Amino acid sequence: MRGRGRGAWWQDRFENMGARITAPRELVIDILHNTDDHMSASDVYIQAHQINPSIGLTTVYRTLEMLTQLGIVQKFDFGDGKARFELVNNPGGKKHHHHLICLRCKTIVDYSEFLEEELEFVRKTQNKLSKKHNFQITDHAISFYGFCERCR
Amino acid sequence: MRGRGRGAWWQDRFENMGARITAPRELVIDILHNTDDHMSASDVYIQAHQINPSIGLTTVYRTLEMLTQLGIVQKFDFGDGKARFELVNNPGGKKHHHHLICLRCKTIVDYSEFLEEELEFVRKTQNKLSKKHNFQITDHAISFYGFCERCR
DNA sequence: TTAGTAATGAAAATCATTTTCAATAAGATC
DNA sequence: GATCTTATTGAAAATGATTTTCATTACTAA
Ligand SMILES: [Mn+2]
Ligand SMILES: [Mn+2]
Ligand SMILES: [Zn+2]
Ligand SMILES: [Zn+2]
Repeated sequence: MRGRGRGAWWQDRFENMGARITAPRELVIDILHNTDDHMSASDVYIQAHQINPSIGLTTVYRTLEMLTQLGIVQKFDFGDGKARFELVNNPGGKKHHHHLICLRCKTIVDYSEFLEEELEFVRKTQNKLSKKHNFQITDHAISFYGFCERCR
Repeated sequence: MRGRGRGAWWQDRFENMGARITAPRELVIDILHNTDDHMSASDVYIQAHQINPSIGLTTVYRTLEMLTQLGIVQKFDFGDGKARFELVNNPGGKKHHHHLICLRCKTIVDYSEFLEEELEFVRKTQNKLSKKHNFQITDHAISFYGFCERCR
């Protein structure tokens, strides 16, 4: 499951932008592909570096930023001081989901058993906002905050 | 409108926690109260410092963190490298709202003309999650990401 | 090849946020 | 009021994530 197969969905977006598909970039995507965690840049770097020690942390940062702009990964701030990343479409992995976040210990709960209302609302709102503010909306995030069992 | 009147809604929360209502803390809240911006810690500090030069940046950070825990302010990361804060209940100011964020220039659009579906969905989801994961949910955030007119 | 440009990594620089620590203010107790 | 105890505060130093710089290397296209 680790190989990329010459036609992964994200490769098109690269080429559309004249961005090259390089080893470091593939590796970063691959690592995100093979995890269910919310990884920080240095989490990714540590794994990448084990596989290919020639990769630099700077490149990981740059790649992550680029992937975010391309809409291939989503960047989150859960309040622990470092940005965290997730692949947006992760076939075989986690689907689109939202978050429940403990304000104290920063525990993150993913949830994706969406209610009918949730899907409906996202669709409509996206539509409305996109027209009204002339935005090209590419993604959304919904988070609930509070205190987990242990922290309340 | 600037005075706090001996019974502002947030004062109770302070006392419930044995936290003292001090001049620096009042000032921070007051500043947030009187703006419609998404202020960073140093934005707040600059204003606070003009009014009362004895206040330190550290205290602003500490106060903002505390207010976040108390649910009096909400902390956001819009992707420009610094946290931004908004009063949750701002009588006479902005009501509860959600955000539309440009991934490139970081422009933020507030919106609050909620759809029926939105209110309904938030209520139900919060309820469901709170039970299922034994969380005490105190707040939520909904953000749409994309590219504004100028950046697409 | 050759020229032109994108991508990369190491090291240095930034800069928001946190930690330390000594001084001060506020509350409670007598 | 005098005294004890603890919360709060601010300055300075430390931290740590992210960015910049810059020289080198890898591609691509002609
Ligand atoms: Mn997640
Ligand atoms: Mn806002
Ligand atoms: Zn917790
Ligand atoms: Zn923009």
